[in-house]
Amino acid sequence: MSRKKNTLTIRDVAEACGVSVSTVSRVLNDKDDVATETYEKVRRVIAEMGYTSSLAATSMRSRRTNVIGILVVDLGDPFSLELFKGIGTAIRGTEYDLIVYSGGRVAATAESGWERRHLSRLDGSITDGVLVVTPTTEDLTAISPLVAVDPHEHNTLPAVISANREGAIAVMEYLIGLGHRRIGFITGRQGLVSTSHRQQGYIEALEQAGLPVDPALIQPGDYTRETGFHSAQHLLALADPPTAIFAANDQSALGVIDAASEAGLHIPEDLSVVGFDNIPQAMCSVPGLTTVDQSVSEMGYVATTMLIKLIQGETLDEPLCKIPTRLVIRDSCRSIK
Amino acid sequence: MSRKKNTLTIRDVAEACGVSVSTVSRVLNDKDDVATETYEKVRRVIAEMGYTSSLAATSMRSRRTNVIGILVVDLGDPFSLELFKGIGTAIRGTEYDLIVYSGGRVAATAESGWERRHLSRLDGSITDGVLVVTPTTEDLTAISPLVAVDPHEHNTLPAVISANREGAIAVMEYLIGLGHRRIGFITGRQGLVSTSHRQQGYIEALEQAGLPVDPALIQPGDYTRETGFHSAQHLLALADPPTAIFAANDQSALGVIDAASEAGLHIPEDLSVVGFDNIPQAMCSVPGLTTVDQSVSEMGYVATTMLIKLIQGETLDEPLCKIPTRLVIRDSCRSIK
DNA sequence: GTGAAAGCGCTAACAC
DNA sequence: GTGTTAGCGCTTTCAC
Repeated sequence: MSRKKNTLTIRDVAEACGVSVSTVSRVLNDKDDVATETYEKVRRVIAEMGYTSSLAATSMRSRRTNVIGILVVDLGDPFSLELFKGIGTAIRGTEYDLIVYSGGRVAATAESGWERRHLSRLDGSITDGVLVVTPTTEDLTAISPLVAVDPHEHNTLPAVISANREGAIAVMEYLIGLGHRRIGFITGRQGLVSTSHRQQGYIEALEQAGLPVDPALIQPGDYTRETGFHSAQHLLALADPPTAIFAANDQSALGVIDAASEAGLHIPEDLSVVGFDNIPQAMCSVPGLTTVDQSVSEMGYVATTMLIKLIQGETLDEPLCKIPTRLVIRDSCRSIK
Repeated sequence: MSRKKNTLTIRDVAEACGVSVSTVSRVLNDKDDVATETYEKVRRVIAEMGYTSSLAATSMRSRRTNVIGILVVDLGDPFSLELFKGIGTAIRGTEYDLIVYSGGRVAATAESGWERRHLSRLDGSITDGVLVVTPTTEDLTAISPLVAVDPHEHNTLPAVISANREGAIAVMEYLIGLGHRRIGFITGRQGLVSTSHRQQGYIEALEQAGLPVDPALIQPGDYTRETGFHSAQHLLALADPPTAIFAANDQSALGVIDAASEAGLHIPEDLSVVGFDNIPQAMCSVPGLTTVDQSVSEMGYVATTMLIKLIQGETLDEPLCKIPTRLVIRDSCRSIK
């Protein structure tokens, strides 16, 4: 019927107050050159009308929106969800709002830099700064501050990572200490720094212990249960199969357990299984599994803190922040001494 | 040095192509009145430059953004997180992107309709439609489609709810069947439809069984562990304490267990405890607890599906969608027959 | 202290 | 088919 949009605009407020839009804008942004009287009147009318400025319009015109963006491939992915907890905590009580941006069309964008697409949609307009979760591209240029969580291998951006290498070494020292000599490894998703650091730790620990690095024992993974399953089947089918398998994350570890149980093996009696874990105690209901707790929510917390610092013009004393991991042993792995 | 913002705009693309901005805009929006030749050239340049239109600008000018908004009080809240799983699944493979909007300043906004503020920031500009999670205000007017998840009591909007009443009745029938006559109840957060429906089920089941409804047995809760703890202490300190406590959600149930263990009671031997649960199996590691699984992620899935229908102009056959719940008994509650 | 006017990046008439 | 032009709602000079 009417072509009028029933959204309240700054004009509506201005007219209701009998002042100009610029005055209302000044009030909105708490500029100090507004008469107290005018200021209060405008504030009152704003409250009465329930007006809120449109994010889109504000974004276009001003540099500052007080909104932090979080870019994730897939809302609902356990890693992201755990991260949100820490991010939520970090944001609570600050003046920032939060926007999590995630795309449908995963298939279409998965390979071709979703983060770049998403970034350019938000950066420089809607958000004051951006947190990118597990980006797969190495070159991400933003005009506003950016912090990466578990970034690409060749990352040069401010970032937060887990102590992946150290965690992997702890796992290996534990297994080697129990007498294991042939330890299988299932890698993470290619391109991520977490993946290469974990593998590095695996190899370093072997070398440190004077054990051979057998390429056949290193199978590719991508942080999914299915791939973990197939890689584990591969490992278990070897002529000289490993006595322990170290999976780069919780999902792959579950895949390993699937494969083991299909092969009639019991955990941890017949096969020792260790996996990195995104969520504290998420894997505690899986009997026999040993895990490395990554404190993912802390990564989220720290990353957000870093980003806020950057947005506020401060410099980071340490652009690459490493969050400690912790080996969690519930049922001890098999000793084969 | 330069005052130029290094963001790529539609103008840059237009100049690089030697066409006007409107032509580029037409290509971007796949209008059919562009010469194939021009179309392809522009597409190629766009791909080469890695241009993506700014969400803010697009939002301001056009009705359609292909973005769905999700409004939550607090990112990181377990209910929201579980919801995200379903939403993520629903969105996957569609043409829609997702924006989750959440505010810092919770304290400031908690009482005074955060959802209205957030809504007006996004609605009518950035998003094509919005999902509001547990709104506390009854009147939410949006110019674009809106679906509420676990809405306010006096809700008239399209919404998704759990079968709260039925779930509560199932709990009560189970407990009454075991011989319980005095069953405590800890309510949910006031104002939500889930809260009143659960309480309704509690009362109905008592009446159905011909048992008295003792107001002293109904204690207020707000879905937090702390309040659950205090309310449970209250119940346990009664002259004639309940033999079973039914808590309106998982957190309150944990509070009940805290109170019970502080009172030296064992679950379920000394006290039967049942709680609604947001996350499948989240409470499975809590021994003795019986839960009602709410299928929260399914709520997210269904709500998203409904919203997409609305955005696409379809009408819903059922504006209020009720998701079944399921009583999950691990350790049987105490029988006091 | 306040208003008028320009313009952010984009889309949608309307010309040609 | 394509360019020109007028805004969307807001912030920000620059006058007064």
